[in-house]
This record gives sequence, structure tokens and C-alpha cells, in this order.
Amino acid sequence: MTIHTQPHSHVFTDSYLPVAGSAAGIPSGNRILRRHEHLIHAGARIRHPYLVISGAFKSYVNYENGDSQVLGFHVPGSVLGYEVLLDGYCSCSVVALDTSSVKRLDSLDEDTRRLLTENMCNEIQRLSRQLHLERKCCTDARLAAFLIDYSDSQGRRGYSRNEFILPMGRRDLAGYLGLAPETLSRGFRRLRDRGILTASTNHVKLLSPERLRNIAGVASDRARQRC
Amino acid sequence: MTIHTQPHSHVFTDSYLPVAGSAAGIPSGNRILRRHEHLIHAGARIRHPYLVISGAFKSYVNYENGDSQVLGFHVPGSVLGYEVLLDGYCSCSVVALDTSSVKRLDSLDEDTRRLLTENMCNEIQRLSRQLHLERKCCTDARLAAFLIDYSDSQGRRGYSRNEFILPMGRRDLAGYLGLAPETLSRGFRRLRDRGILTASTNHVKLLSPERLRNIAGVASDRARQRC
DNA sequence: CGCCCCCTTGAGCCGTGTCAACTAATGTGG
DNA sequence: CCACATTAGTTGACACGGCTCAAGGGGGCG
Repeated sequence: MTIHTQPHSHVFTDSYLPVAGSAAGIPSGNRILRRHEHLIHAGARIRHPYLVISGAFKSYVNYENGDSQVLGFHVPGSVLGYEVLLDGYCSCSVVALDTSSVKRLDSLDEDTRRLLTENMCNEIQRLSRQLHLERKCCTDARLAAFLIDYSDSQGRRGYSRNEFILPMGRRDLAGYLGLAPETLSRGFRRLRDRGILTASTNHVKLLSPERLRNIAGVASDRARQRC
Repeated sequence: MTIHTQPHSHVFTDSYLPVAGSAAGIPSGNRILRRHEHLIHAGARIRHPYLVISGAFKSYVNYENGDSQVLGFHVPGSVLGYEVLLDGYCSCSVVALDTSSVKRLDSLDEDTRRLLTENMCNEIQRLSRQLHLERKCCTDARLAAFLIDYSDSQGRRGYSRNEFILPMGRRDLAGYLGLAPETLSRGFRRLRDRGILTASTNHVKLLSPERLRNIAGVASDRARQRC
């Protein structure tokens, strides 16, 4: 049996329906977090899950030796805190990349539980895909897959698919993609040289989404050497 | 906040308590599968989860271009089929590596749901760790981490920690660790040359678990080049 | 203005994938 | 039971991608 996966969907876990309208204004009663402020501390216990309303978050783990690993990015629509289905102890930290707001999901009713379960399931599939991506695909394909994915995520939320601002810095993005920052920088440069996009640090404009999608799609070939 | 993870525990998802005694004889009423026989086909729908009683399984995904990815190995005590918590459609296939038996969990009661949820949670953490391992650690550290983990798993189930038979072939193990079979072979050779183990294909004997654990533990350093 | 941090660019090295050849193990049919 | 075919595992040679180290811009903020 063959699974036909699109190159790299669902990296952004917006399992909830798009909330494009309400994302502009920040609803009262929600918790507001500023850049670098933590929503969740690894090892701490949470009692309620959160729904991301606006902004963007990064989840990560720190290891004993000091280096940290970026686990994922979370945009409006994402649900955080599936650990409440178990003991509530979080294994990773979640920090705001920019001024952001979240809605606390107070009642752990049937719908919420299902939402969290779907969230976990998506997470497993995302990690599997990421593993496969890092094993088989070169820098450019990984970067292309990420950009296509982010582009789609933007589109689903009602924003432009071809022009957007990345909420995370190069270091974090490199960490997420399993690359050194220098390598990521060179990846951007190659895509820019080929006229596929323009990227002034965080402002990205896709000039040829077709070719970008192609680069990401050839991904699963043995395209580690031939991009 | 720093998470203190042991080098690589829980790769083998024996969330259920060890069933060492009952593993010897195969209880009646359970489903028996022979080598290469599938328990779950990707894309198919399952209605009940399974508990592995004896033998060993491999879960994997096939991609369009033909190459497949090994997702995990499952020994007695593992639970398979968390997808029943959602729509029941499986995203990966599960095949027996040897003559094996499973027990179908008929009632989806509270305990079973919790077991499956824990299973998913462990899976997420395992995949995160694997990602980190593959990004930061060289061949020998990855192999060492796997062997330590398998050794511990054997120990928990009441078998020898220092001498065991790996149920999977080199190709599958290489695929799981994200290595080429040749590279894995060289990894075994280096560990053998250093007097840390003996390995005649599947029969592994750990001569110096201490040093092996050390190699796996130095893992998270920037030990990609210096093992 | 000047400091700091982030990003970029260059040079060189090392680990691992690939290709190819050889051996060992397994299975098959006569 | 042996000869053969087939697959799995090992070993060697080589090339290449990405990491590391080091230095050079560029933008934000005090």
C-alpha cells in the first residue's frame, strides 16, 4: 500500500478552522504574550490546553549539554498542550516569537479531547515526515518544503500565498530544519539566484511557486545530491 | 528549564507491564502472524487496537517513489493502532519480523483509551529524540543508543541485558536509524574492534555495556565528528 | 554614534552515501 | 544431498554535501 502524501502539508498544526477575521483584533479575555515570553515551561504542569489566536510561537527542548532543539512553530489555529490528556507535565517549552495571544480552553469536553488527540496524531505524522525529509532531502528541498508549507498555511488562513513575513529568525528556522544557520543562508541564496524568490531576511516573496513546489516535491527522490 | 533525558529510553513502546511469563507460550485466542505477514496495511481501517504478545513487528511507510521508511519496532508489551481513537485509518503498515502473536483489545474503555493516548505521547517524544539523535550524533552514537535501548527493553521484560538476538535485519535497522546499510555495518565493525561487543549478524553480546552507554551518552555533545 | 546581534559569505575538512566487488547465508529445484 | 540462484551482509574507494571556523556587512536600540 502506498501513501500519497503531498510534499509536506500540516507542518503548521492549524487543526482548528481558520480564524482569519478574529486574528486581526485581539479578543479580550485572552492571554497576551510578548516577544520572548513563555506560554509553557518544560517540566511544569499545565491544567488547560491553549488555542493560538494571533502571533506565532516556537516550541523547543533544552538538553543537558546546552544545545536546544526547535520542535515546531505554531500559528493561529494551532492547539497547544495535549499533555493535559495525561498528567499535564510538559516535555517542551513554548515561547512567543512576537506579540501573540492565546485562548485558554477551560472545559476538557469531548470535542476538546478529540481536538487534542487529532493534534497528537498530526504531530506524529509531521515528525515522521520531517525525519524522512532530513534523511533523504538536501538543503534546498527542505527549505522549499517548508516555504511551500508555510505558504499554504498562510493561504488557508486567508492571507497571501506568495508574499509573507516569517515570524522566526534564521537561527530558529535552521534549528527546525536541522541545518546550520550558514547552510540555511546559502539555501536562501541559491533559491534567490535562481529567481524563485526574494528574501530580505524575514520578508519573503515567492516569484515562482511552481518551481519551488517542484524542488520540494522532487524531495523524496534520492535528491540529496541532485537538487 | 532543562529536560534531563536518559540517552534514549522508550524507543520500544512497552507501555504495558512486562508479560515475560506469558510470552513463552502463545495464549490461545490470540492472532498468530508469521514472518512477513502484515498486521496492519497502510490506508486500511482498523476497528481495534492490538497488544503485542510475542515476537516482533516493524512499522513502516512506503512513499510514491518506491523507497520506504522504517518508523519503529514493536516488541511484546507494545500497543498498536492508536488510530482507532480517531477515524481508524492507519497511516503506516505493520508487519511481523518473525512468528508473532497479538491480542486484540476489543473494548475501547477508559483504560484502553488512556493507554493509547500514552502511546501517542511516547511516540512523539521518541520521534523528537530520534530527530535530535540524527542531527547531532554520529553513526556509532546512534547505534550505541539503539543497542542500549534494546538492551534495557530486554531487561525490563526479564531477559538478559547483555546478550540477545535482534529480530530485525541490517537493512531494517539501518533504515530505522537513518543510515545506509554499509554505514551501519561499519558501525558494528568499529564497536567490535574496540572490544565493546560481539555481533554475528543478529546475535549480539555486549562485552562492555558501560563504554557502550558512554558512547551513546556523549551523544548530544557535538560528537558528530568525535566519537 | 557605537555597540551588539543577526545574517551572510568564504575556505577547508570530515562523515556518510554511493558504487562496486566479494563473501556468507538462505532457499530452491532437480 | 548437492548445485545453483538469490538475497543479505561486509569491505574498499571515492565523491560530495553540510558543518565548523573565521571574517565581513547591516540593521536595531541604547
